[in-house]
Amino acid sequence: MRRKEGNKEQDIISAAIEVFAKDGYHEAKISKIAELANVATGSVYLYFESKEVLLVKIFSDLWIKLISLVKTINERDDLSSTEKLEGFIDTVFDVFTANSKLALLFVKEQPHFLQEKDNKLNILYNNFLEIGEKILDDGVNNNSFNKNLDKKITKNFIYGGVRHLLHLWALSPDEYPLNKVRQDIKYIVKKGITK
Amino acid sequence: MRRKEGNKEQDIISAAIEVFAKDGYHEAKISKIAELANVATGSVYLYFESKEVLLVKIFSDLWIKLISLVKTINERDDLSSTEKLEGFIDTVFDVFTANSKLALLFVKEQPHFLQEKDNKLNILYNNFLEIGEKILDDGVNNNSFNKNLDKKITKNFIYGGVRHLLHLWALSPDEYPLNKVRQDIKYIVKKGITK
DNA sequence: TTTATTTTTGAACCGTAATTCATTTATAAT
DNA sequence: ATTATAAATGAATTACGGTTCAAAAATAAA
Repeated sequence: MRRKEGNKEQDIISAAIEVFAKDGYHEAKISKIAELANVATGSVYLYFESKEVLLVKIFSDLWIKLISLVKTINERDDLSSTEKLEGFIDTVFDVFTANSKLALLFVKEQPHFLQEKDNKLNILYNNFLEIGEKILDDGVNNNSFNKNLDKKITKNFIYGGVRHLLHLWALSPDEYPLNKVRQDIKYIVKKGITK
Repeated sequence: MRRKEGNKEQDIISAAIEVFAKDGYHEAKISKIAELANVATGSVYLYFESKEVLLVKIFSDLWIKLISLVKTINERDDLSSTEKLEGFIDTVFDVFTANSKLALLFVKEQPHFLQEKDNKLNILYNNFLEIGEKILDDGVNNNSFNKNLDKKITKNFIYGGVRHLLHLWALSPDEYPLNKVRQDIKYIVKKGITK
């Protein structure tokens, strides 16, 4: 018997993130991913049944990680609502800061998934947003946040703004220093929604 | 001689907006666009030299319209900085409210263009954002807006938030009534950035 | 009516790249 | 060593859909 050497699956995933991010999912070629991962074209299919499955794997890993992180924050009872909200925003920045290619891929391709309500990715994505909404909810209930703002709208406004800035940062890190970006966003959000 | 009947070019554009919005640019088929426009597949190529040119035409028409509208607002000297900013946001909502398919197309495909800095579309897009930045600039200078916020960041945060909510609205208009969306966004922005 | 010219058609063409699979390679077991 | 089996290869296959183009249709001019 022969056993697998190295971690080809991970190599392929990393390569795919890079190529998908640069070229966009549809223009990305499996052969290029394989080359970057140092495997043969056909090997990609030993680990992923199709190009699409590979993309979905990347996204679902990402969501699972994000969900776990923000869940932890939300469960901490030493944090105020405002601090939880800041922590939520920080988490997103932290995860993507660690991998700008993933950030790029995320902003470019995620919009295409929002359409079909009940695919795996949308379910995860909604789990994630629900936690954000819970934080906003509690903040309203304990009188920290403004009651008159719709929570779904507020949460998605923040989400969209954060996502767009991550995109710009991923394209030109120097023009959008993440520290300043985070700081400004948190300032606007806090000032904009607290009473 | 034979003369053209109807306005096939416009029919094709409208059909393309719809099909691109629903299926995404890459999955959209010329044959489907042609069918929806009531022309033969080949006819699309009498009006547009390629699928990509057709997409670019749609986007550039959109940007040209938006630029003209926000320019007008910015030139009015009876408006305060805050009112101009509100007017800017309103303009975007107005244009997309009139055509939710276009909104959907815009949010799905625009991210793919940001990469290549100097294509036609990015130049238009930057013209548009520059006007937004000018409004923010003036607001800072006349002491309406907070000096400590970076203008590029602020403008893009707002832009991203607005875009994402337009996306959600285009997918489920009932869940995201645009009036409430506009109202909340303008509230957060005003409160978030004014001194 | 006939002819010339422009518009339109849609099936065939063709390039591309995802996917497959016969073959080769590497290792574990005997 | 030899064999069996799993892993890996990459050229061949195949599907797909954008684009082309020869033929048809429509109208204006003669």
